[in-house]
This record gives sequence, structure tokens and C-alpha cells, in this order.
Amino acid sequence: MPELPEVEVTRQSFAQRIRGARVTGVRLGKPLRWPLGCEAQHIVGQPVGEVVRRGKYLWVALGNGGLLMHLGMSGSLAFSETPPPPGAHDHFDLVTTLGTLRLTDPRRFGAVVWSEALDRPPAATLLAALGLEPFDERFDGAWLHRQLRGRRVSIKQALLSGRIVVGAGNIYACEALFEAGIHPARAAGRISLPRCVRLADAVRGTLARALQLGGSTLRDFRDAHGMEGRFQQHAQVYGREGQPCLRCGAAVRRSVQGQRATYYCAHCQT
DNA sequence: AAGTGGACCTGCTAGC
DNA sequence: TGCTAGCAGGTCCACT
Repeated sequence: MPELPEVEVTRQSFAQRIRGARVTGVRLGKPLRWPLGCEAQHIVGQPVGEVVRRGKYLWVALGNGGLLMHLGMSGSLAFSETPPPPGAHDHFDLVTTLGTLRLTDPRRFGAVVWSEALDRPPAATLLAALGLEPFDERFDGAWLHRQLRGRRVSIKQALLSGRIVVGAGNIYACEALFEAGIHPARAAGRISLPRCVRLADAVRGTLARALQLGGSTLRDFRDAHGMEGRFQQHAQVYGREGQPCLRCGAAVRRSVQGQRATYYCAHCQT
């Protein structure tokens, strides 16, 4: 589910409210992707510091380390002073003096992992291969062009890998490629510098727009206040198979790349 | 080394 | 109505 905009919207919706709290308890539900990696005792009593995002991960700083969280495909976080009793899909509660941060994740591809620091394992290991943040000033067309040189994978898969630039998942990769007029199956290493410039702009622009709109809610995404996103109403190609391209009127096509659906306009994207 | 395909897990929907 | 196949916003890992 959550790509960079959804994760960032989630972060913004609870970071200030939980800051300065003290952890009073931890509740675990069914196993997530990886074990927490420490005893609850290790966390209880710790002060909560800032919440930062790296790619699609969130880092909740605690006095003696922190929690690296990922929402997987179906995860969401809610922060509430008086949370309802945990449901079948509520697999992690961080109970604090200011409220409870709860991870709800039906598919359990999400994760909460304790680490002594962001730049120490296991957190550092999980983040090691991540590419640049899209809003990093170093991320531009020239840099993108250099990174893609010689790569034979499709540009869609190169974006999705997160090893060049983080944050664009399946929805926003499709949207950014449409915006840039680049065919998703084009070999990454065969995109000219001018088109890389357009693509870098499109990736940043698409993610920024989604952020402004509160992310995308296709089925179940909510921020930590329970608010839905509105980007999906503005999607140009994602989920629009067979409908007219908003630019040229040709039918939007759907294909499969790396076992993921890709939506594009074969006329506008070359 | 880069690229590919499978795996993880559950819920929902379309189609028979 | 009920079953089944197919699909879903992510990413790690083993294999070629």
C-alpha cells in the first residue's frame, strides 16, 4: 500500500503528538515480517524523540535506540489517546504517556524492528541499499542519467527497486513515467539525458503532489488521524485500463512487469 | 554483477 | 448463494 507520500503523511500526522512521551508498554499481536529484536522491558520507560522517514521506513527515536517501522503492503499507523481494544489485524502497540501508536496490517508484510541506532544494524542493514531521497538536491536528471547508464532493466523496475531513488512504488512509478512520456518497458540505460531530466522532475513532482493531497487511498490507507488520501482521484493512468488517456484519448493499457501491474499510454509514452 | 522469479500473508472481487 | 482464481500500495532472497 504505502509509498513515500502515504508514509510521510502518516509521519506528519503523529510525530509532534508523540514527541516527549514516555513508553509505558508494548503489545505484540501476530508476528510481522521480522521479530522486534528486543524484550519489551528494553523499551518501557524510554522517552520518545523525533520521528523521521527514510524511503518508506519510519524511525521512531527512543532514549536508548529506536524502532524502525515499515508498513508493507497493507499497513497503517494510528495514534490515539484512547485506542479501541486491539482487533485481529492490530499487531503492534507502542503505549505511551501521551497515547498509543498502533500498527494495523492485515497482510503482515510490515515490520517493527528495534535498533540501537539508525546507523547501526539491524536498521542500517535494512536501509543500506536505498537510493537518494527524491527531494534530495543531488537527485536530478544528470544524476539519474548516470545511475541508469548501462542498465538493461526496464525503467519501471529500476524506479521500483528503490536503489536509485526511493519512494515511488507501483502507483507513483506509473504516474511519473506517464508524466515524463517514457514507456515503462524502455531499458533504463537507453533514456537520453533530456528525458532523464524530465523523469527526475516527474518523480519529484508526482510525489510532491500526492503528498499535498494526503496520499492515495485505494482501499484502506489512513493516516494516523484516520484521514484518507485524495491522490487516487487525480491518477492519470494507474488503475485506468481501457479508459481514455487524459492527454490523447487512446485507451490506457495494462501490462505486467516483474509480477506487478503497469498502466501506461502507448501513444504518449515512448 | 545484474536480472528474474518466488516467497511472505490475508482480504476482496469478479466470474462461473 | 457459494466456491475459486486472481489481484492488491513492498521488498527480501535464491538462483541463473
